[in-house]
Amino acid sequence: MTGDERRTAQKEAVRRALRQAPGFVSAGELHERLAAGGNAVGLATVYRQLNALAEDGRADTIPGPGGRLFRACEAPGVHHHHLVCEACGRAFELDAPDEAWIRDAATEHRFTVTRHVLEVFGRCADCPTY
Amino acid sequence: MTGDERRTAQKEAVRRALRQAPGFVSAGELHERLAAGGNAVGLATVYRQLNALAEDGRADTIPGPGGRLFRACEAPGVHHHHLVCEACGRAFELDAPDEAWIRDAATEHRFTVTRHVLEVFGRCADCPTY
DNA sequence: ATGCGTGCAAACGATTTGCAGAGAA
DNA sequence: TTCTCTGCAAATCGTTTGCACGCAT
Repeated sequence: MTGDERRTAQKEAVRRALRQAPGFVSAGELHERLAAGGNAVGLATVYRQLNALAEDGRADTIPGPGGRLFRACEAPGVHHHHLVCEACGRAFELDAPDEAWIRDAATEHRFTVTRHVLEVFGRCADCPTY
Repeated sequence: MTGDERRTAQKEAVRRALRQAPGFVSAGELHERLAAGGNAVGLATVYRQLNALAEDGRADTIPGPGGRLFRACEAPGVHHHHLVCEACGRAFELDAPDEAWIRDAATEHRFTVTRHVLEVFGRCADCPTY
C-alpha cells in the first residue's frame, strides 16, 4: 500500500477547468473546454480525475439527463443537495436542514441510513417559460 | 385520428409491478421482478412503458447512479417519502415534516419549484449487515 | 382486416478498463 | 529506477430504435 499521489499537468488542468466552469458541467463538456483552451487531455483521464475528486468530496455531482454533471466543491465533505433548473440545467447548492429528522425517523424504524437522495426541480428566473 | 390506446397484458404487468415495487426501481430491476413473477416482458417494452408513463406524469423518475429510477406516481396531495431497506426491499412511509425551507430556498434563488424527490436508503433491523 | 404493441437484436451514447508507454518522484 | 498517471481503443452498461410478426380492436 502506497499513499503516493503525483502532481501532473493534466490533474491541474482538469481541476482548474472544473473550477472555472460556470455551474455544473458534464465530463465531455469539460473535455471540450480543455481542448479548446489549448490544454488537451484524454477523455478517460478527465473521467478518472472527476471520479477521484467526487469520491474525495472535492467535487459535487448530480445525475442529469445524458450523464453525470460535475462541479468544484468549495466545502469538501459537507453533504448538500441541489436546486436544478429543468430548462437550462443550472444548479444551485441547497443547505439541508433536514438531515436531523431523517436520522430520527430512521432510528424510529430501527434503520441504519446508508444514503439518501434529494433533488428539487424547478425553473430559474433567467429561463424562458418554455 | 389516432387516439388509439390498446390494452395489453404487458402494459398491465408493468404497471402493476411498478406499483408493487418498494420506492424507486430501475428499469432492469423491474424487468427482473416481472420475470421472477412469471410475467416475462421484453426489456425494451419495459422501457417503452416506463417512458410513456413518465411522460404522461403517471410515474415519477429520478436520475440515479447507473440509470434512471422509476416510481408509480401517487395521487396528488398525498405526497410523501420512503425509507427503503436496501437488503429486503421493504419500505416505510416517512412524514415530511417541513418542506417549507425548500420553497424558501427556491425563492431566494428566484426559482419556481415544480417538483422534488426524496428517498432514504438504509438497512432495516431484520436484515444482515452484509 | 387494420395497425398498434411487442420481442429481438443491433445501434447508440456515456462511462470504464486493459495495456503499454511517458513522466514525476 | 520505480511506479503512478496518461492516452488510446476496446469493453461495458444502460437505454433506444428498426424491423417483422402477433394480437387487440
